Amino acid sequence: MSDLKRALGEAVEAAFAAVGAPPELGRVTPSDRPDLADFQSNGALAAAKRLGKNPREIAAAVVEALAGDPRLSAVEIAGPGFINLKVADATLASRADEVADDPRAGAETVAQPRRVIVDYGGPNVAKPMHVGHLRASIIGESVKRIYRFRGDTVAGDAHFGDWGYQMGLLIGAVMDEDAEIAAEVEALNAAGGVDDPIPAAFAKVTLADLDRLYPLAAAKGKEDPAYRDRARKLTADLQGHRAGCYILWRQFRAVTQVALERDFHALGVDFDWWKGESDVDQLIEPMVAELDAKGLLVDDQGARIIRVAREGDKRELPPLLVVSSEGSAMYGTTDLATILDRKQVFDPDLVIYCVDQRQADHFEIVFRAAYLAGYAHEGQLEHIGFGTMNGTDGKPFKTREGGVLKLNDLIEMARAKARERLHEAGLGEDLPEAEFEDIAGKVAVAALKFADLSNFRGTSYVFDLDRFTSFEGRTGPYLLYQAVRVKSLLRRAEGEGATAGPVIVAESAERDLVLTLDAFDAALTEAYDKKAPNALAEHAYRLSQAFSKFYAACPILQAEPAIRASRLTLAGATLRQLELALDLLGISVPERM
RNA sequence: GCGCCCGUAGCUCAACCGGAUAGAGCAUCCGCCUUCUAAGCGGACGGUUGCAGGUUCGAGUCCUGCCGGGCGCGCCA
Repeated sequence: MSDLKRALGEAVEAAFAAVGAPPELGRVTPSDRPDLADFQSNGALAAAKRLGKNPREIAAAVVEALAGDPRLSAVEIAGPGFINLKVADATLASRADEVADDPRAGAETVAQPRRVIVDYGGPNVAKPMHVGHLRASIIGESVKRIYRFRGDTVAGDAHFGDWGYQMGLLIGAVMDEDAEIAAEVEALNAAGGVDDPIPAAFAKVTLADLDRLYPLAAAKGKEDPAYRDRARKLTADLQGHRAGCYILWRQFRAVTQVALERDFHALGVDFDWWKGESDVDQLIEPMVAELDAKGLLVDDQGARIIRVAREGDKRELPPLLVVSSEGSAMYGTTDLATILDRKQVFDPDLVIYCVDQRQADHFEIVFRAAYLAGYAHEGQLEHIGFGTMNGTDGKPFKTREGGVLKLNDLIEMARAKARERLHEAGLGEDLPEAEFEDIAGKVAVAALKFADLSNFRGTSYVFDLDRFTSFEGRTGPYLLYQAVRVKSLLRRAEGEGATAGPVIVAESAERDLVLTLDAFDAALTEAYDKKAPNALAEHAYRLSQAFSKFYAACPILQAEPAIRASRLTLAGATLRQLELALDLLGISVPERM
C-alpha cells in the first residue's frame, strides 16, 4: 500500500527512464496549482538541461508514455515543461477506502527498523523545571513517538542532571540551615551505608527548600572561595559514596522526581528511562584510563583534554575537557561516558539529543571525541537543536517580574486560560466537574504543544498564551474542536443506525479531503527524516481544514444512503488520521467539548 | 574578533533535492446559522521575500559582500 504521490512517482519515473532521462527526475509532488492538477512533475526541465534537449519535447514523450494509465484522468504539459497529473475520481475513492481500512491511516513503516535513543527533557535535581524545559520535552516527546510509530525500537531518556557541583552546593546549604540534618549527615558519613533508609531528619527536605536554597548557594559559591571549596569537597564526598551525603542526595532526587513526574505528566510526556549523570559515575574512571591508553588525552594547562579540531574546520573548535585541573569530571566527560554506557546497554543505531541549539558546539565536541574513542561512528549521534521561547518583546521569556517562569506555573496559566475560554464559549457547562477539568487540561496542553510544534524547531518563537489558546485559526484548540466535531457526528450517525460504506468521490471538497488524507505518509516521513514535527503539525492542520470545508459543503446524515455511507467513511478516516497525527505530536483529544 | 542561526503581508509563521500566480492564521472589512458542534465556512484587503551584486532558461531557496537581530566561543551545565 502506497500513497498516490509515491505510486504516481513510480509511474512517472518509469516514463522518464523510457525516454532516456534519469528516472529520479520523475519525482512527483503535490501540485502548486490545485486549480490545474492534483500532482505535478518538474523533472522534464532538469532532464532537458542534462540531456541538452527541449523540455517540452521530453515532457511530451513522458505524457505519451503515461497516457494509458487508468489512474489518471488527465496528463498535460504546462508552461515551460511542467507535467500536470489529475487523478481519476475512482482512484481517489479506492485510495480513500484503503486509508479508511488501515489502522495506521495510510502511514507506512520504515523498511529497516533501527534502535534509537531520544535524549530529551533534561531535568535537573533540585531545580524545578522552567519554560526552558518546555521545548525540549515537547519536541523530544514528539520525535520519540514519530520514530516509534515508524517502526523503530525507541527509548526515551530524561537524562537527569543529578551529579554535579550543584549537588555539593545543596548538601552544604541544607546542612547549614538545619543542624539536625548536619549532625545526621556526619553520623552517617561515619557509620552508615548508602542503601540505608532515608532518616526522618532528611525526609523533611522539600523541593521548595531546594528551590529556595539553590540560587543563594550558587551565588555564594561564586563570591566566596571557601564556600565553593567546601561545596566541591561535598560533591567529591557524594561522588565517593560517603553515606551521609549520598543518602541526603537520594532524598533530593526523590522529592525532585515527584515534582518532575507531575509536570511531565501534565504535559503528556513520559520516559522509558530516568537515567542520570549518576548512573555513569562508575564508568568515568575506567573510561579516562582507556582514553589515556588510546593516547587521546593531552595535558594542557593542568587539565586533561581531547583535541577534536579537524583539518578544514572554519574555526578552531575547543577541545573536550575530560578531567579538570582539579581532577574532576566535567559535563562533557559525563556525556561521553553516557555514550559509552548506551553503547553497552542498548547498542543504538542512532542517538538523538533534543537540546537547546546553544549547546551545538558542546555536542559537536563530545561527538567528535566519541568518534575518536570508538564509542560511536560518524553520524550515529545527532543533536537536534531548538530555538528559544521568547516573550512578546522578542526576548527570552521571563515573568513580569523578570524571573524565570516555572513550568508548573506555565501549565497552570494555560489551564486557567483554557477554562476561561471554555466558559466564554458556553461550553461544557453541563458536564461533570471532573470531565470539564479533563477537557480544560487537554485544551491547555494542545494549545501549548501545537503552538510549539507548528514552528520549525530550529527557530525561536514568540510565546503568546492568548494567541495559543484562541479557539480560532491555526491553534491546538481548533484541532481538538475539529476532531470532537467528527466524534459527535459519528455518535449521531450510530444513533441513527447509519453505517459507513465505500467512498464515492464527486464534490471538490471530497477530492480535496481525500488528497489530504493521502498526504499523511509524506508528512510523517518528512517529520521523521528531518526530526521536525512541524511537518506533521502542518498536516494535522491541513486535514482539519479540509475536513471543515467538506463538513460545510457536504451534508452527511441527510444525504442519500450511498452518499451518506461514503461520507461517513471519509469522516471516520479523517478522525482516525487526525487523532493519530495529534497523538504523534503528544496531543490527546477529548470525547466532547 | 571568529563561528553558527535568522531576516518573507501590520503581527505570528509556511513554502517538499532551484520551477508556474510566494501560501496560512491573526488583525481589518463583506457575506453565510428553520440543516450534522458558527470554537465553523466563503470572499476582500494586504508582498521590491533586509540591501546590493552574481550563477541559471528560471532564485525566498545556491554563491559573494553589506546592513540588522539572536546565540556560542575550555576548567558551570
